[in-house]
Amino acid sequence: MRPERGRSALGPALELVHTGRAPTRAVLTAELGVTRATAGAVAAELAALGLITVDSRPAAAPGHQGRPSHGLSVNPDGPVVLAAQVHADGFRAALVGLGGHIVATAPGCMTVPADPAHVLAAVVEEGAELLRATGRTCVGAGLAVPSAVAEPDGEALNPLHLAWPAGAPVRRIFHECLTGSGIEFAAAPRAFTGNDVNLAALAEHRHGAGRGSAHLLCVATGHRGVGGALVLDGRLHTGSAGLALEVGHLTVNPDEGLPCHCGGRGCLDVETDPLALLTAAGRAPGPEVSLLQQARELVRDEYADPAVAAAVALVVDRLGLGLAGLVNILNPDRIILGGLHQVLLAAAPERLRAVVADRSLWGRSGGVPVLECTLDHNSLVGAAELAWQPVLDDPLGVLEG
Amino acid sequence: MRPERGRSALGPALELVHTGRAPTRAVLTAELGVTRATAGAVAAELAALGLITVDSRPAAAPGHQGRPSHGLSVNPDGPVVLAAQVHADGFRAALVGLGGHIVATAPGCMTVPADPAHVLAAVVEEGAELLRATGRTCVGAGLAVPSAVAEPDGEALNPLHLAWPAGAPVRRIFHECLTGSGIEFAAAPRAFTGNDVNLAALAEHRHGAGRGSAHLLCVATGHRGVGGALVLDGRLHTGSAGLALEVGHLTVNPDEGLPCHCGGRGCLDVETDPLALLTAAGRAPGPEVSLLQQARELVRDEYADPAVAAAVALVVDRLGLGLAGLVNILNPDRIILGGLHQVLLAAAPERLRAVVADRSLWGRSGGVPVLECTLDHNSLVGAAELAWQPVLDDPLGVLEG
DNA sequence: CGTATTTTGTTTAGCGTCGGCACAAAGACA
DNA sequence: TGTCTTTGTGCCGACGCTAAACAAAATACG
Repeated sequence: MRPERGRSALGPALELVHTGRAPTRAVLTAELGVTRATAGAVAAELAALGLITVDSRPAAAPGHQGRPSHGLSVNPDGPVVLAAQVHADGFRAALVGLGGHIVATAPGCMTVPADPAHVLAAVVEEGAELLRATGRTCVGAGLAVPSAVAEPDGEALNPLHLAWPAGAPVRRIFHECLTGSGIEFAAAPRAFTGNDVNLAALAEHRHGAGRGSAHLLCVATGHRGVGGALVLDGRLHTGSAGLALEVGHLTVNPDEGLPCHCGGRGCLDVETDPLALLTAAGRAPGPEVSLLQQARELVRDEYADPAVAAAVALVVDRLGLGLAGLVNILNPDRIILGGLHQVLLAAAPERLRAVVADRSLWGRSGGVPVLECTLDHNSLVGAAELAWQPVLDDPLGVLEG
Repeated sequence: MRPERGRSALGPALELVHTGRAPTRAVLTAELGVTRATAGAVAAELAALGLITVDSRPAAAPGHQGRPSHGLSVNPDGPVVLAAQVHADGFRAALVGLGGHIVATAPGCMTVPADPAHVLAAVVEEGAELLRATGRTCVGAGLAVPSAVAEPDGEALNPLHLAWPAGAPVRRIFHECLTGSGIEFAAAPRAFTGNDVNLAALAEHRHGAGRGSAHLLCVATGHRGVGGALVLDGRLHTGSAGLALEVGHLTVNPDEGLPCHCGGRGCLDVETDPLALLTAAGRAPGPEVSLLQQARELVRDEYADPAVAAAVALVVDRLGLGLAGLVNILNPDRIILGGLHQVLLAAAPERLRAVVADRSLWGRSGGVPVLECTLDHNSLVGAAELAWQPVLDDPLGVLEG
């Protein structure tokens, strides 16, 4: 007779194990603020659901007297979610377990047709193949797209780099593909969609450089354009209509800025993206590889060239000004940079941090740490987080109710 | 034998009555999502604590069959909090009951010495006098200051208009004045401090134009400088160090902007404050009354003058550009304007709303409503909200535990 | 005018979740 | 080997709620 205790503490406990903050039952007890009896029952319940594993043999910690605690970990053979990412160059599908662990990856595809229904059907087909091959059970699906996403149908509001129609109800289409795919879900099929930078921020918050942050700001450049994301107290802040953190049009070069399609001049978007760096360095962009790739290689291979270093310094100054503006508005406790911005930070960390500190108003918040992303495929893992969320909120409700 | 039920639903229930969202026990039942039995017990408990009153005679609603429900309201003779506001021209103290009702107001003072300890001692003295005169019991105290406020001692980080030392631990001083004042508190004396615009936003969210908003942005100009505030899901967002929404240094006039002390040019601060309007209208500011007062009277009395109308249009355009920038970052579902910005909105509502819509990225969020503040003394009421919060979170814990 | 219907409030019984406590287990330290 | 410290488990009760039945107060309808 399984203990029926701990229903309401079940979700928080699973989240603690999922994010690696509860390596043993003892710290689980402390983190939950409950008695050992409750924590033990909760862990047993989660283990019975197949979500976590409790070590049979306790691991003795050195320099620690008293009875050693049994280790807790995410069940490596447990259920998975289907995670996918669509970007300008193609798409990628994977199965992701708890803990943000990528279990299996599909080869993906390098061309994205204009019709979202065809792309998502292909994504789901690859996911179904992965599920067949691995025999895992699936509890949900998440999709990252390079666009702001609105309620209630997951409309992609500005899929500028995909040649998709603006406003395409991506989540609804994704959901329809899933129901028609023959994939068996543990519960009803749940489809989620989010902006890629938002999801990258969520993944970094749970498993990467953003761990423990209460006010996490993430800014990233992909191939063109700048995206931002804010994770407040562990929850993604997408604004009232999914349009928050559209930070690309902060003015960062008022004097001699390039014109921007938004009508302004000197926007963060056109001043700090890969094309801006290449132009500043006097390089003409080639057609072979992506602009991001060209810019990344320029910094990696030719930073010794004074013209390249000057271009990096220029773009870093613009980026710093934009980040300082965001610091004044959002007052984050940590900033994480991805894409080209991550490359720029790696190339000139002191300069970027100094600009952010100098141009944000109060020195105290100017001391905000600016870090690089540390997670591979963070948008993909973030899409998985979205799909895991109902399980984290109410494990019993999803897997049994 | 009082029913001991409803302890955990007590706080949410009190908040519903406090904000006017639960006029009867029937809607309280629906809003809480509990059974009638629980709602009835909770209401009885709150009434026994002296916080709310239950009408003895039910009020029959027209065109509504079935047994009429008993009305719920905040107890007008219940406990109060001491609320105070300090600004450039003096301070004000008041007693505020639940529901944001101002019970009594002190005459206040029109000069603010440089020493915060003396000001707060005077504030507390006036509060003690009010409590003596009214015989009310006091459950806490809140203070609004024109500065960002940090943890853990309520440090005023930038009290630019008070000639106070930056970083003065205002909440700690306030707390010491309260403990030394002889005021008897229902629980241990609790002192809270917040930024005036933040608190105005909180008050408007609970009792004014911001009711029901989940992503409320508030922007206001006082005598000099611009302040912003964000209320997310009913909670004030002050950032990781109390420095969020320092929106005064968004660039809104890149081409020919005035220099700003922040080092930039054309900041919202110097382009949309009272002095900016007076200057744009070609008026030299006089020394008699405050700049805000002069600007307000200019718009009220001389809007027929084409030069004044042109100045209003100019400043409205700058303000609209700044608000559009904030919309792109925060994606609020409502914007509330106070101070001079409220006057500008009243003078040229179509123009301001059009600029916000045009310059924010996606038309859908460009349709965000822009409204005026509707509450008198909203900073004062917001300071009271801060002091009420522990009671709203756990009524029993504060008043009995 | 009396009865049915609708909606609200109260009483009682019971259930689920968690805390408190006692006890057992497993290693560290002397 | 014995004591101390920390961890895990079983049992009981408290607490906070739901469910269900009953009572009350109005409208709707014949």
